Amino acid sequence: MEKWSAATIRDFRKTLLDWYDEAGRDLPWRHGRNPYHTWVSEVMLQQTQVNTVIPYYENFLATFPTVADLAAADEATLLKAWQGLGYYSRARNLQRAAQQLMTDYQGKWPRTAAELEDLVGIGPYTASAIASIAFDQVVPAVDGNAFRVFARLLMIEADIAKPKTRQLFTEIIQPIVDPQRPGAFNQAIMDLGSSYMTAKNPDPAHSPVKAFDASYRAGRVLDFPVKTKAPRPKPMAYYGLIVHSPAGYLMVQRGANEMLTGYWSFPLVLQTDLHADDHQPMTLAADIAALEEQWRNDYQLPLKLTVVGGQPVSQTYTHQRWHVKLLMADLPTAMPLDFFPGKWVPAGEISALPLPKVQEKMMQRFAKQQDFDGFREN
DNA sequence: GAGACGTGGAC
DNA sequence: TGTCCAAGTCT
Repeated sequence: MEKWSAATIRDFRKTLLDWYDEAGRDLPWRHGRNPYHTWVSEVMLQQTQVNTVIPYYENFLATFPTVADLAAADEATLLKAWQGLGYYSRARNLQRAAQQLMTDYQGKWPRTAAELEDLVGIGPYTASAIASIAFDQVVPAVDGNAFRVFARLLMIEADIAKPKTRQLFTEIIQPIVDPQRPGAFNQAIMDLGSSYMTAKNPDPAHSPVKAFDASYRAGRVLDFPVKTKAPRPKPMAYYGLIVHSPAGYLMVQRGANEMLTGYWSFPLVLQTDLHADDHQPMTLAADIAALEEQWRNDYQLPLKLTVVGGQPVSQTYTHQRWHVKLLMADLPTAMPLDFFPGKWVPAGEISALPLPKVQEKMMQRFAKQQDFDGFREN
């Protein structure tokens, strides 16, 4: 691994910041220095690309202009504003932190990374980003870009998938951060990481910091950063139940102990739960019979399930891969939902609910198979 | 410390 | 199509 002299560090700062001042991106959250704006953008940008974030950011600030507005927002409005962005606990934590700010901090922002980390959803990266960008604290914001950029520049061999590696990078980058413009320095590293020093298709030959790039000199750019591979998503087979009555479609809100918390979908039943007792592989007909019996017994809902044609709806998450087979039933009367944890939703009102992507796919698949009038009229 | 946690883009 | 990647945090 390379080590830089004090002179090299000064040279690097100037080269980087000159480039940033000339070629840095003009992004909505880079206008002004409002810590709320910086915070919202940084949380949205966690594991999410800039182009995806921009429209969400604009809409979010229009909907919740201040920390106080966010703290007071109702959950459905919040989840709707986040719909499609993914990692939905970010939205929930954002609001909890806003409430923390209003109640525990009297609406006044803490100005250091260490204090910012006490807010829910703000980890070491986001705390440093806010502290440097909004409050000029001289700390490195160590995100995926910083890992990749400095791993290449200095040929750091540590595995960035290991949590412990963050400390090493923080210590290495800390003395390099420009003490006059720490926020610009950190954002310049991010711009570098998303242009000349991308993960898959870097262009190190034309990078403004080519002269500082040890991995380029060694012809080993793509050997850095070192990162162990993530496990494959686990396949999960579900039945998606489209239950219609004169009152609309049966919808359920996902609970706090499952993913997609707070979002609404058609009822989903894990196939393996249908025959938890006997581990026999079941036929589709047997699964349908088991589902009908279960719903009659547990919920007093006498379903007659039929298969919705087409391939199963598939949805890949970071750690799970869902295959959802759709079944439908039409109840002649709106059965009371005394035993079922859900509600009837008229077709025209479904889209007003916060919905995860898999629900939108289920509705599309269903609509393709059905006369969609049923959706519109009810 | 390993696994949970969403979605869309790039190849 | 499959696989990896994108401004991480929480448990």
